[in-house]
Amino acid sequence: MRFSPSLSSSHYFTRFSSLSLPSYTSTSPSMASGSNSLMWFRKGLRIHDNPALEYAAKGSNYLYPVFVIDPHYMEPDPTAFSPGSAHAGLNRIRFLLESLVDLDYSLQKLGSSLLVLKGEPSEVLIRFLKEWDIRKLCFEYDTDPYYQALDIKVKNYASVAGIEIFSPVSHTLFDPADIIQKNGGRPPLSYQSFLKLAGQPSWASSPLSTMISWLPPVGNVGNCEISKVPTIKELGYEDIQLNSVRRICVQDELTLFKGGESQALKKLRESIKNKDWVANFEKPKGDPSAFVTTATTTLSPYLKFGCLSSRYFYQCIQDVQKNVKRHTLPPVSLLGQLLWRDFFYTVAFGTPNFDQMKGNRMCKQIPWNNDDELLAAWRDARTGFPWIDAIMVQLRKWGWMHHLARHCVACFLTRGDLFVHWEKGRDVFERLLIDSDWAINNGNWLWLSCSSFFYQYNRIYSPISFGKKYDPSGNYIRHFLPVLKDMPKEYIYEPWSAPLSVQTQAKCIIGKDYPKPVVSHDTASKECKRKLAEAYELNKKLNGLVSDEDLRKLRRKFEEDQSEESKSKRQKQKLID
DNA sequence: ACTAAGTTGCAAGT
DNA sequence: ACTTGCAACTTAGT
Repeated sequence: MRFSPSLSSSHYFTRFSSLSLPSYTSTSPSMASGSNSLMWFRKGLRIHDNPALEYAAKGSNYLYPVFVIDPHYMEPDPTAFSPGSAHAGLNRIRFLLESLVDLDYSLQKLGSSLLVLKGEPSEVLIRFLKEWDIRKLCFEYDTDPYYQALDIKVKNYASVAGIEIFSPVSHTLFDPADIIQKNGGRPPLSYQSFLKLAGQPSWASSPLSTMISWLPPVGNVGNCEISKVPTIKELGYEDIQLNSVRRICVQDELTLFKGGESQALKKLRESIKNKDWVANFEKPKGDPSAFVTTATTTLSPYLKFGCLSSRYFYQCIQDVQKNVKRHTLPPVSLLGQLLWRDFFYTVAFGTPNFDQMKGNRMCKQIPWNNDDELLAAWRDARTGFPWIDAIMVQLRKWGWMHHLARHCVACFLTRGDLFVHWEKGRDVFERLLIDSDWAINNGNWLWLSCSSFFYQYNRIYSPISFGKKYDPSGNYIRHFLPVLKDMPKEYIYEPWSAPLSVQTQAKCIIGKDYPKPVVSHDTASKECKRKLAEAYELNKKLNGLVSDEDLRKLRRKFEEDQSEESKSKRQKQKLID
């Protein structure tokens, strides 16, 4: 990789926000040059455009590059519904390990290496800050609540111990705290207002970061349990789990998401090679059913872990746009996608309880149902709607699917058909997506469930016709649901409507080889619209202050309505009989 | 009270 | 490929 060396990166040192914690800034007393530094990697698993690493290296005799294996994130959980830990599916854990191996390799080329530690990160960090007599602690600033809580502990210790802290904002294009401050202390709630506030990034036309050519050596680690990057097996995941994932994945499909900065940069270069494609990118026009070559860059997992700098990506796109006559604009353009990411980061950072319905001031209070069977059918790709199930299989196998495909299944689970709580779907995505990102994932579930941002609950993605528009012959379904591979295209989106002779011919009997639909889309979607109308009305009446009791009451009413309806249906049926 | 705008719905018409 | 009717939401701004 080649990056233009920057003469000064002083802007990193001044981009502190008054809204952030006091310890966000340096707390160092006078300190001698030539001391020990610790670079704590969490996200930002890269060498390029990594201001924390750059600063850690500067003027240090010894540099300890550390990654902490956090049991909260990495410990195997055999009770989870898919292989992996309590919070992460195996696909993402593997991606992370691959990224760490790549990072270690890059560090080694620079005369350093990655030290992998294990345990509760703040405890481990504090222990080694003492043990190695660290005078300078550097890590990328993180807005996720989990890291906010963790960082407070570490920062508190460090400031008491007189250790200098450098924690720059480099995961996003903008500092979410800056944007919130500009907006008078509240995050902007629409993309357009976000764009206006954000404007051009300060670094948009200046060289980003040094091409690091050398790092200080790793100091004496003493007799601490330092390990190399563990393998999946060493983390305690069984071969069977590994194999079961490998077996259902064609090799090419897996390597689509091999972790690491090297992969990220390689992919980035491939993506921007086609200048017309970059310039004319329109997200909603992409084909969600494309799986041989995907409709998007598929760089999201690399952005999630910071294997790719969003700012470097931004500059690369900008370069392409400068050299073409016309190009698309946000929200649909490729740059627009990066800005969406920042938008959600900003709203999430400025909204307490962003990841839940209760206590979330921007979330409509809706009496979603608690139907675990419907949830499981959706999660396990047996809703009986091939378009929905195929997407869920792609999620399980690849850990990635097209944005519009995500829309379809999220809408289906919540406001479209099943009326299951968006938090349940969020959890499934959070676990299975390689690119699952706390702010973006929650933001999109709020969006798709019409709980926030977007409120036109009449616009429901059809589980039958939406996919058909892109893929009339159902190749995507045939690929991910091989049981339907011989179903004629007339019936592939609604196999329950195929005559039994056709089902027999296709070797797929509905109700036996592939499930019957869990709901009728027509009735279910109408019911969902009605329920949302009532829930909206309640939110309006109570000015958003809907209590648990209010929700219980409305939920009971929905249940009564439903049993009332089925009763009258039965009576009508009797009359006909 | 009213208007305008809001990332990407569907079905039917041209 | 583009328009339209559908039934109609919210928030922000005047």
